[in-house]
Amino acid sequence: MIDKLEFLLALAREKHFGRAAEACGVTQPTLSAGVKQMEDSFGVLLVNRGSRFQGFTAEGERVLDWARRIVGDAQAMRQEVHALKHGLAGRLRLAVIPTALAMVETLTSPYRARHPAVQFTVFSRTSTEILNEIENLEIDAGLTYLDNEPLGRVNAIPFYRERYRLLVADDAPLADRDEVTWAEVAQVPLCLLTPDMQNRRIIERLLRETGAEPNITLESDSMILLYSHVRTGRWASIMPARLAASLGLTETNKLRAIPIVGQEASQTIGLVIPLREPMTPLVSALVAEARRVAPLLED
Amino acid sequence: MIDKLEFLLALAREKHFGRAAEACGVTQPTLSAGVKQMEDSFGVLLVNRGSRFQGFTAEGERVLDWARRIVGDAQAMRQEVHALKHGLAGRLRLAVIPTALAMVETLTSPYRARHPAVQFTVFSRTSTEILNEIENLEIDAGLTYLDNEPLGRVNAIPFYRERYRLLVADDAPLADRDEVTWAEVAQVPLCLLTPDMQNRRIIERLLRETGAEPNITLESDSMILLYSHVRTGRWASIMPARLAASLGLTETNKLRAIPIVGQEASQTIGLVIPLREPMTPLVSALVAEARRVAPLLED
DNA sequence: TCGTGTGATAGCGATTTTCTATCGCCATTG
DNA sequence: CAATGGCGATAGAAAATCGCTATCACACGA
Repeated sequence: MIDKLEFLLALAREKHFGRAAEACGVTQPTLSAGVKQMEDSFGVLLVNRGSRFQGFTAEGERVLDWARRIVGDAQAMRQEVHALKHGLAGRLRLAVIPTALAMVETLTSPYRARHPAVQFTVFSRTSTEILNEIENLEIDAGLTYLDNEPLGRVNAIPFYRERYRLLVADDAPLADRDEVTWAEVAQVPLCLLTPDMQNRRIIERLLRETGAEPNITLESDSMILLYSHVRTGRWASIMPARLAASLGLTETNKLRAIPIVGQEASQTIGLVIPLREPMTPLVSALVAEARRVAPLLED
Repeated sequence: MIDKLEFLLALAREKHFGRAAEACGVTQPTLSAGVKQMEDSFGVLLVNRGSRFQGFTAEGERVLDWARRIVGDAQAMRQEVHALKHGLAGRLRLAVIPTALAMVETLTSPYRARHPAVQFTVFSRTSTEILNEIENLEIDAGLTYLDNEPLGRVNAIPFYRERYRLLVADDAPLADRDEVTWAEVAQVPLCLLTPDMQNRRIIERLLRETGAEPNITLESDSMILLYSHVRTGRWASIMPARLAASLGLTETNKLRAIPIVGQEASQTIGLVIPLREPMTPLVSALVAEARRVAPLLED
C-alpha cells in the first residue's frame, strides 16, 4: 500500500510514468499497475490519461495530499526506530538558496561533531524549488528567505539576517566610501543572480525603490560565477555581508565590501522543514543545531 | 506495510497473538510472521515474548504510536476519497457515557437527515474506555465529560451542560419540595451508577462535600436498570435533568424530578475526536452537527 | 507428570508481484 | 499525409510473497 502511494508521489514529481517508475526502481508496467490498483481499490480514477500523463483528477490530488503525509510518516517512523537502536544516522538532504550556501557550514560542522554517522547532501536551489521539494519529500529541510514570499505548508526557524554590501574594485568610483546608499548603487552596472532567484528580486526591488532603473550587465544562477567575476576587480556586485566575509573576498585588498545604508534592507534567512509532528530525528537534530547557532550570528 | 501496522495495533488491543489474529481476520501464524517481518525490516525487536505475549519493547511502543497515526490516516484517506465520489457514507462508531445516551439522538437524527447513507454504531462506555478506544481507532468519536479528568490526545467540542435532579416517588419524604440541597440528598438512600463511571465519582464527590457519608443502596452500570428501579416509585436516584426529561419520567405523575441546588453542580459533556488534522469526513460532519445543535441546548 | 495454552516453525498451494515483450494511440515532422 | 518516436496499456511467464494447515517447543498449573 505505502509503496503504491510512493508511486503516486513519484508520478507527481516526474509527470511521466516511465521516469516515475525509474525513480521508484521498478519498470513502467509495474508502476502503471500499481496506480491502477489504487484506482480500483478506491473505485475512483486518480490520474487523467490520454496516451500520456495529463495530471491528476480532483480525487487524485486529495490522495496525493494524504500520500505525502503517510509516506512521510512511514519514513519518519523508520528513521526514528533506527535512531533509537543505532543512534542518529542516515543522510540529511538539504536545499539552500545560493546566497546562503556559505552559511551552511555553520550548521553542518557542529551537527557532524555531535552526530558523526550522519551524512549530508546539499542542493543549491531557488526558494520556490526548496518549498516544492519539501512538499514532495525530496529533501528533508531547506535554508531560504522567511519573510518575503509566502512559505506554504512548512515550519520555519529563523537562522540569521542578511545585510547587503556593494562589492567593487578598490579603484572603482565608489571604492573610497565608508558606506553608500541604494540610490548610489542603482547607478552602478552590476552582476547579480538570475531573476528566478528571490535574492535578485529583493535587490531589484530595493534598487527600483530609489527611482532609478538598475543596470544588470551580467546575471547567472551561480554564486561562484559571480564571485569569480567580482574577483577580477572589473565587476561590481551586491552580496550579503556574511557571504563576502566567508569567501575571504575583502582580504585580497583588491576589493572593497561597502555597507549599503539608507533603509532597512535586511532579510531573515531560516530553516524550513516539513509541517509534520513529530519531525524525523535527523531534522529534529538539525533544528536543535540551528537554534543553538542562531544566537551566535546575531548582529 | 499498512496491514502489518494494523497487526501491531490489534496486538496492542488484545495482548494475545491468537486473538489479535482473529480480530484481523488472519490466522495466528500469519500475524506472527507479519510482526516478525516488521522486526526484521527495522532490525529491532518490537515485542517482548517468552512463550506468551509480554508487551512491547521501547521501540515497539514508538512504532505503535506511528502505526496508530499512519493507519488512521490511511482510513481517513479512503473515506475522504469515497465521500468525494459517492457522498458521505459508511459507518460512524460512537461511544457514549451512560448518562449521555439519551442525548445522542439530538446528534444522530439531524445527521441522518443530512446524510442518509451514513450508518451508526453506538457503544455505551465509561469515559476512560472512550478515550482508550479513540486512541486505538476502535471508535470514531465519543461523547463524555470534558472538564474533570484529563482527556489526553483528543480534540474536544463542548456539547451541553449536565445538571442533576433528585428522582423520588411522589410520596417520599422530599417529594413535596420545589428544590433540595446536596446536603439533604446525601441523607437519602440512592441507586447510582457503579464507581467505574465518572458520573458516579462526580456525584459521590458532591455528596461527600456536604460532610455526610452517602448511602448507595444499589449500583449498576446500566441506566436502564436504574431507570426501571426508579419507575417503581420505591427507589430514589440522581439523574441529569435532560435524561430524566427525555425518558418522560416526570410525566408519570408517580415520580418527581427535583432540582438540586446549593453549588454549581454542572458538568460539560462534549464530543471527543481523534487529534488528527484533517479529520475524516464522517467525523467532520459530526462535529459540524454538534456545533449546530449545541446552541439549542444552552440553558 | 500430564494437560493446557501460547507462540514459533515447516511445508505447501494460491495469490500477487514484477518482469519482458509488444501493442495501440497520438503528436510531430519531413 | 505517411513515417517516426514517445508514451502508456496489455499479455504472458517467471518469481516472490502470502497465508493456510499441521505440528512443534516451551512454560505453567493441577
